[in-house]
Amino acid sequence: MNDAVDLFLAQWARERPDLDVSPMGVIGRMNRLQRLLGRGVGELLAEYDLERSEFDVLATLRRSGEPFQLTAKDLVRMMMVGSPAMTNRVDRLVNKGLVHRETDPASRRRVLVTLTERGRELVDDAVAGHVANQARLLDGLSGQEREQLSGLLRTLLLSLGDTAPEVP
Amino acid sequence: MNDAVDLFLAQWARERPDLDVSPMGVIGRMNRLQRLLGRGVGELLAEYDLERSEFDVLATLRRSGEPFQLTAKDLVRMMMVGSPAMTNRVDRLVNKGLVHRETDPASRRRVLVTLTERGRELVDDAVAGHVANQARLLDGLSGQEREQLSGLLRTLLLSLGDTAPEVP
DNA sequence: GTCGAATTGTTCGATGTCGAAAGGCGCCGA
DNA sequence: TCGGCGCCTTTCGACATCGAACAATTCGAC
Repeated sequence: MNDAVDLFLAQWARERPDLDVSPMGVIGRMNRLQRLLGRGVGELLAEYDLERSEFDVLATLRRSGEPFQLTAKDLVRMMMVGSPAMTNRVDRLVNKGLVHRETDPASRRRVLVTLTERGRELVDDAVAGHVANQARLLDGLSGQEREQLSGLLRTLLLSLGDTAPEVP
Repeated sequence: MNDAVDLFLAQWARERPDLDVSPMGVIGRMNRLQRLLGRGVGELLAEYDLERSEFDVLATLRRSGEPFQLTAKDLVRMMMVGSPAMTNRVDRLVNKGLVHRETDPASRRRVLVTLTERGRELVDDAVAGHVANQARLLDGLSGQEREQLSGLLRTLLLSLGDTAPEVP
């Protein structure tokens, strides 16, 4: 059985035999997986009335621990988005009553984002369903394969300079 | 050295020790890689004045072989996008003079998209730089690791039902 | 002290995608 | 041959993201 990328590689081999297109085998598959997995994750989160982008913010706050509070800049640094996107996400979450926004008394140009009680309850609920769903999506791999995959992705990330940010 | 996902996993382990969040090690890393690799690919393609979405269309037509022609539906099926997005992409490429759009004489509800001579020249040029750039982005992995990674991603894709589409 | 530079967030304009609905077109049965 | 139904594509409205420009605030140098 072939996947879609096998076909692409075969077509390139026929049309441009001078090129070594094997890197596309990795990057192309990552692209397609991103779409498929993203769809699967999104459908699960929809059960909690959450977009993935919203869940990411809630989860980042939740796992930062008590008092579930970070500055907007911290959130921007931890997720890989620009600051305008973060303004937008926090706006939506404030409207939903899941987070609270306030200016930092210690420095009025900073904005503190805090989980509300409802936000904490929702994310604690959703994250359980989320990881179970993720495990289901990865069912096609054995435990050992998942570990191997995770390790390879980790090596690649580090080689691209994606090191852990400082925890505030 | 830890990557960003190591930190996330450690935070979850502290905050929610009841959950097995190891699936996030795979999916979370895939997310971040998607962004990093996407940036790297986009910067290279910008040298050819191409967006990634535009390049994808050109490349799909190119590797389909002579006469470098596919219906809009074929393009939609091969890439994982909706049909409105494809209309938009083809519009842009027509304006750039890289593809030609015509109604299929055999069935006037179909649209045939064809590479122009300029489009073929550009994509043949760009794809060489593109694969070289992809290889550079994957430099952090050995040849054996790349193969291993590709294989694992392939297994996962197949388990999610992403089989090769029929070639027209 | 005060002005200039750096930091932090938000606003703005443009762009790209999606779902839903609309518009043309072909196929088939009465 | 005339409807009706399904297929293919486009249009429309909504929305999320990005880069650039813009405000507000802090901090340091003189």
